[in-house]
Amino acid sequence: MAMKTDNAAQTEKTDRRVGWKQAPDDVRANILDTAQKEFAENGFSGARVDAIAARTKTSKRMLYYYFGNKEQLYLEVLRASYQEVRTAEQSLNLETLAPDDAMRQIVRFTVNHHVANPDFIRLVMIENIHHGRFIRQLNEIQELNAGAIRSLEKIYKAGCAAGLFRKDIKPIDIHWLISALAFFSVSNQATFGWLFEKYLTGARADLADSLGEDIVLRFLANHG
Amino acid sequence: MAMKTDNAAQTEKTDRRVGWKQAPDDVRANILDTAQKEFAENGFSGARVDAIAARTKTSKRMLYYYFGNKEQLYLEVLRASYQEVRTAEQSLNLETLAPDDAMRQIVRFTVNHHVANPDFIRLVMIENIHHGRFIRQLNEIQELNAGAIRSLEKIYKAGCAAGLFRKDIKPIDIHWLISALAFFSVSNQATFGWLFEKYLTGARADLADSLGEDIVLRFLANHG
DNA sequence: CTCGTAATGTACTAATTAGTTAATTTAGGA
DNA sequence: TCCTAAATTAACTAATTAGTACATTACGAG
Repeated sequence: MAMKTDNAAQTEKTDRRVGWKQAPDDVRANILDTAQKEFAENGFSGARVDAIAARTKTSKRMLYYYFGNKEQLYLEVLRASYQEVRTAEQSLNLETLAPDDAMRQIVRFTVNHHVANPDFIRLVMIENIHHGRFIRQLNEIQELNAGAIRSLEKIYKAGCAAGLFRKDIKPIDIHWLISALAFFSVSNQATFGWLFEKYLTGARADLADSLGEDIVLRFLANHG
Repeated sequence: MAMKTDNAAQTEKTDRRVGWKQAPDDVRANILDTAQKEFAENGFSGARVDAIAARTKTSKRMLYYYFGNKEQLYLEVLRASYQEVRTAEQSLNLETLAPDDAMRQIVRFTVNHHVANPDFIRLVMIENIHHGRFIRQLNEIQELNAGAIRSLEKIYKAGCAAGLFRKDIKPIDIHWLISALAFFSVSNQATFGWLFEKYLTGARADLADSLGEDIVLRFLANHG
């Protein structure tokens, strides 16, 4: 769970300080980790700086020492969370698969990943509540996501060439669809699950899982 | 915009009080309306009672007089918002249409409706952030939504009988899919729109609009 | 060994915020 | 017309909360 920190201003100093009892790197990571949980659980205004401090190994003073203020701490949490997620995405190896199998794999991976990382989903929800005011300050993130589109495009084009997929779709729309299905299945679990509880037998995630692949592949299929 | 109030304890008293300068019904409605905007914009903890009061025609004291406290006011806002939305849904007349056209109509209506009511979407997002803690206290809402499933089921069964739709789908899954597409297109506009801004030409809503119908009908189609 | 600086703990403050107190006005029925 | 209860106002309070001042400790360079 502890996430590696690589804040530019900090590293070259801390690297030299081997064997300290005072461990700024660990303290920083510990604060970030705790803050992520608090922000994901309660939102930006709902999160309490004191609550974060209380759950860290250190004090509130350190939180301000390392991150300046609540907003900057939140920004660092957001940055770290996105980085973690997109790194995981790149570990997927789809080169050897047939285009339709690869597409299935992407859907399955995305749903599973979202289900396994509800805190990340919650942070994205919170961002949207804030009209993306914070994420807009993190330009690096925009580039991380371009990679996802490129690899999707490769698979889509291969599928078109193989006659498996229809040719009138934009890769971004495929990505949009997969995101919508995977995201919604986690983000709206509380309300949807409760509103329609008598219609839902198993767990909410399963529904979007096998269903998700079906929806995406029928959307892309070259028949009809 | 002003929404009709029908709080049991209040009505029989206020109905008799015709011609007052003091208009408790209007004041109540005015508070609810203002509160909805503030809660939808800032969430439960982000919303400020003082901010609501300031934008009302009346004072903060009245807000407590009519609603007790912040949480109960929020609950009333949530109840009123859901009621408003589901009422609109029932105005749709689909009996005369062919099943596939009716289904298309539902998708189109749902997307348009969500796009036109971002404050409602935001309230649902906020509920989910709170794990549905508040909505769970409003049992009436659960029943409102059962109607949506029933009318969808009718259309689906007609489509199956006419050989248009495959027969292995549960109506709740169709509803889930339509909700996911319509909801996501509004709820994640800020982050998705910004992350992929270079891939997106037109407005975000249009994408899910024609696309939405396509996705749902291909999912249901009886070919392949 | 001692001096300077980064790291840390304790105790505080100023501002905000949900909620209240107590007095005042409005209107309709007796 | 006067009495009662609902409706309203303005000023207040207690608690919470982000952020800080200041003293102290750990370390490593010289």
